[in-house]
Amino acid sequence: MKGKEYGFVLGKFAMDEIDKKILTSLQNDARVTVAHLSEQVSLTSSPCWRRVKALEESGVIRGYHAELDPRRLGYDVTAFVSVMLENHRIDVGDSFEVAVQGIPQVVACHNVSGRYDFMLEVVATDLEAFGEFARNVLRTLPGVKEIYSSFSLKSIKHQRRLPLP
Amino acid sequence: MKGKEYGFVLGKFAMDEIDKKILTSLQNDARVTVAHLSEQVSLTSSPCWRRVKALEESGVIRGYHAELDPRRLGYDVTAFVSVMLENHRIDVGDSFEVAVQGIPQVVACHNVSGRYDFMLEVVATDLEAFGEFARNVLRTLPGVKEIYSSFSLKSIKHQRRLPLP
DNA sequence: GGTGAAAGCGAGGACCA
DNA sequence: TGGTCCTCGCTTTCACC
Repeated sequence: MKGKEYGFVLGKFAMDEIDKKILTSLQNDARVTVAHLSEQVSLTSSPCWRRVKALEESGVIRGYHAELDPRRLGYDVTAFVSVMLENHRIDVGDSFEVAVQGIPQVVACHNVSGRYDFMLEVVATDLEAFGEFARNVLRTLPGVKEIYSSFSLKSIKHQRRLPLP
Repeated sequence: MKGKEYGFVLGKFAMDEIDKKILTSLQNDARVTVAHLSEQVSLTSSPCWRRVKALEESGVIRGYHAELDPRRLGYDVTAFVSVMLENHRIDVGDSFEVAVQGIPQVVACHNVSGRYDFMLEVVATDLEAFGEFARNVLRTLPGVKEIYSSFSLKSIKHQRRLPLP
């Protein structure tokens, strides 16, 4: 944690404009060199490198990941699956969460408010494979009462860049 | 595009086990060095480097991005917003899509099947800010008839790793 | 497709202002 | 905090298998 005197306090990390620029760059391209990054933010590479490390250690940066193209990997189907559990006992929710963690086709999962309890994002090679997956895997997960599937017809925006105001 | 004689044809790219291992590593950590990557896949760094470049150029790897922690950036609210348009004329859908692209709070958006037309993932500093955003931005987008918001209470899985079978 | 070597550059640390 | 310098290791490319 840094002890800057200036800069916005966003959440738990005191960030200035330079940090925001760094984060913007790293969201766009996680493999930029510190040398290039330091040019963009008008610093020399050492302080720039130290800021990156501080952002990593503070947890602002959770990690760096390659973004793959699902279709080129053979995943022609992306589905958003809303799941309703039978009851709201803690252990039912917990075992559902644990089970979901272990299913690679589920690429994202949130516990949500509203009519359903969980929102899953699922990939599958095709509709048939998704159907089997829904029937044989999702519906058999602990406590599942109802599921509603909605298919992605087109991905309008998939870069998950957080805005840095 | 490579012309390998063996390996699975997944989608449009002929991949072998080594490519899959490379992609798995890069999904986990986009900043691994080629030197380290080549150790993991039992190659020397040159062919490993060429494979990575081929995967990038073929479009299997779309990019490398830093994953940031929304809460540490002050985004305490993540919402899934389902949007229904007034009609299904192409131009209405198109202008909605264009509008959405320009809104940084919308971190992801899909055109979907089912009761609603679009599924958005939105970040906001708090519920009040989200409410204002929904009222002043989302509801005023071209052609919007109805929106339904569901809030993420807990992120169960956010690493968006695609499985490499 | 793979290997090994070589040049050049960046990461990361020590130290000063 | 930012800047300079320095060194080791990696990246990248080459010629060759």
